[in-house]
Amino acid sequence: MSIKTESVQDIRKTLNVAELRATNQRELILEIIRHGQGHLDADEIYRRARQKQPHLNLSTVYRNLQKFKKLGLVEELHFDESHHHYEVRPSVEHHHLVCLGCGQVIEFGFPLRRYLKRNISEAKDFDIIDTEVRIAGYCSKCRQSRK
Amino acid sequence: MSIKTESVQDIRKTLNVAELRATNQRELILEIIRHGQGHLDADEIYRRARQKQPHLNLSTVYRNLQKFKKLGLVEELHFDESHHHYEVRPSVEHHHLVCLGCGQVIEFGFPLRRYLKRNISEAKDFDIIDTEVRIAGYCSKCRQSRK
DNA sequence: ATAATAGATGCAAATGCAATGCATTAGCGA
DNA sequence: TCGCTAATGCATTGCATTTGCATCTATTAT
Repeated sequence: MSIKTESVQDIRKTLNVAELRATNQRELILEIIRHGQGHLDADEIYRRARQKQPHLNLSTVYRNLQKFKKLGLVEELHFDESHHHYEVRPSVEHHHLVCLGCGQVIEFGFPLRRYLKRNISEAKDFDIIDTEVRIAGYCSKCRQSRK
Repeated sequence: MSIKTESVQDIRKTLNVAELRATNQRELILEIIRHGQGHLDADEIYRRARQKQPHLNLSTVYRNLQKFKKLGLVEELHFDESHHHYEVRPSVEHHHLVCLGCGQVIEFGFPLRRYLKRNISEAKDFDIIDTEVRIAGYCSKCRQSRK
């Protein structure tokens, strides 16, 4: 059994559990996000998907991203841009540094959620569903070339 | 000297320091943000401003928000919505809990910046310019009414 | 005070991202 | 295989924001 086949099975399984019909488009989109090394935006997913399914439509991408998000299969990231990025729901909490110079994204582990739930959540009697840290700045390379 | 006059002087001063021309529109917009108790969006600022200057244009609001943001006079907040909110640059760092039920925004103090600068910034050799924590969930009222 | 000029504004049109209505297609359970 | 309903493709729309351009105005130099 090839890795590829295995991966398709995984995807089907995920969709079944989520009670989503396993359409070709949906499978492809989820696969692209899973194998895409994180941080893809809708248009990039669309472009990659069309290489395999030229007829796939952008609105199908958007509709599925919304579904995946609601079901917790993927997470929506908000960098300093007017559009969103997506990644598979990570098992270990991490956040992102976004370089304002080159756009590069650096990940770092940081258990903010736990801290917030323990402190803020209680103090404010607030039930935290989702947290995200947005950090913008300059990586070492861009910092040097600006001098 | 009335409070109002004082406030106008303050605003003029701020604009001078920022090397921005003190136009009526610009003064009004900044005043609205300063006295607006935080979290206004572009359209709300626009609506309030037109009560005093009916001819003021929405693009003027947007252009000035961008200027103020770049100069650090105001901060752009990203809640779980497709548009942004603005508040005067706060002296003490705080972040926002946004209730997914009623939309209410609760502020809480939290020195994330300091922590990140000390830890992440060094480890990743990254110069942090801006940080923001986005937290969504349900306030006590909305939590109860969902049960 | 006046003129020159660079920046700011109003208006209309354009853009970018995302969502939607509707006719058609295709999973999936019976 | 049939029938139901979700999902898709396509075109269009919606919303927030941006931009080009002519006009106006706050500021600087005279």
